Amino acid sequence: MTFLSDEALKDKLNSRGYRSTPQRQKVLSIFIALAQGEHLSAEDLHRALREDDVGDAAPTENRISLSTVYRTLHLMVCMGLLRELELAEGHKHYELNRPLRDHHHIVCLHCNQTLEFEESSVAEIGEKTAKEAGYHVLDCQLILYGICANCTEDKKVG
Amino acid sequence: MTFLSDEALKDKLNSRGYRSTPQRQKVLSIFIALAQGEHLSAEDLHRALREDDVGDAAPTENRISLSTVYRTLHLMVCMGLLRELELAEGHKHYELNRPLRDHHHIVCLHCNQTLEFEESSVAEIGEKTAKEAGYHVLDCQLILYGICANCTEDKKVG
DNA sequence: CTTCCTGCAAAGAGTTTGCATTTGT
DNA sequence: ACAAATGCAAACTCTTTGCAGGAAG
Repeated sequence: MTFLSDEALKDKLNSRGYRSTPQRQKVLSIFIALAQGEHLSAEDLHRALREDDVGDAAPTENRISLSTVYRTLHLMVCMGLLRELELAEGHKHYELNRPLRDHHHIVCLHCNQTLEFEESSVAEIGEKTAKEAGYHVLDCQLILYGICANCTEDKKVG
Repeated sequence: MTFLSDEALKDKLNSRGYRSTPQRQKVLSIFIALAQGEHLSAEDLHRALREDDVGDAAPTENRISLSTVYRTLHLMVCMGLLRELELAEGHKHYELNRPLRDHHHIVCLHCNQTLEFEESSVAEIGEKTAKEAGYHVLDCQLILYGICANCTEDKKVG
């Protein structure tokens, strides 16, 4: 748990008038346990929370409703803890908003395949611009849309 | 109509086995008439099509259903004619995909205010990466999420 | 004259909201 | 105690889809 402890989360929440709850801790811990590059939809997260629950001591406790999942995701995006990704599957995905925002996405408009890549100079350029405009930057996303090599053979696209 | 004539659209469609229809021409013409930087949701476009219709000679003709609007938008994104923007309002926006993809967005996560900025080096970096991965790039979007100057005063965010 | 496109209406997915209850501070 | 968060269920918005009639190549 190198990213944010329960106490640090609590402080961050309390300083804004929000409260620390087991649900919020659980949600964050799921994201922290995720491999770099993985991202979850609201449904994915909901499922992960239930599965995580099975092995625990208190099985029927700590159940989180889908509403709370959505509310928590929104809160954590606004606090800068998570980043919201709109790729191509018709619903949003979320992942930890790691300090260095240098990982971006390429999406195939035809088969929805997603590729990640690292690129730090983009974030620098973007943040500079945003700060000049008076924004406090929480996330910086470069998304490329195109047709992947496999799909390029299909003449109807591109 | 400096961007794409009806004939050019027809060729582009036919070469892929699609057909040129009055609806598709109309949709594209709406986007061409749009000021640089403006973007429309599916509903916006549907409304614009109806309003545009009022002044015309054949009022009851050329009505386009919302289904067709959605189908046309999707088609034109996949063909690289339009770009799909996912900003913050909970629904997608569309604009002409102009040859130089050097205009990007900053969104306030609190009030949804959107700011545009020009930046060409980002597109260069991104396209280089994508091409190396074998992608045929159709769009390149840099989106920054943050809290705008006005909202920063609200202690609950940021 | 065949294939593709459209409009309609209905369905679908993902997300949000109101309200009573529970919980953190 | 008081305000904030949760769970449930219902509502809501945006978007997609099946099908019959109509239009383009």
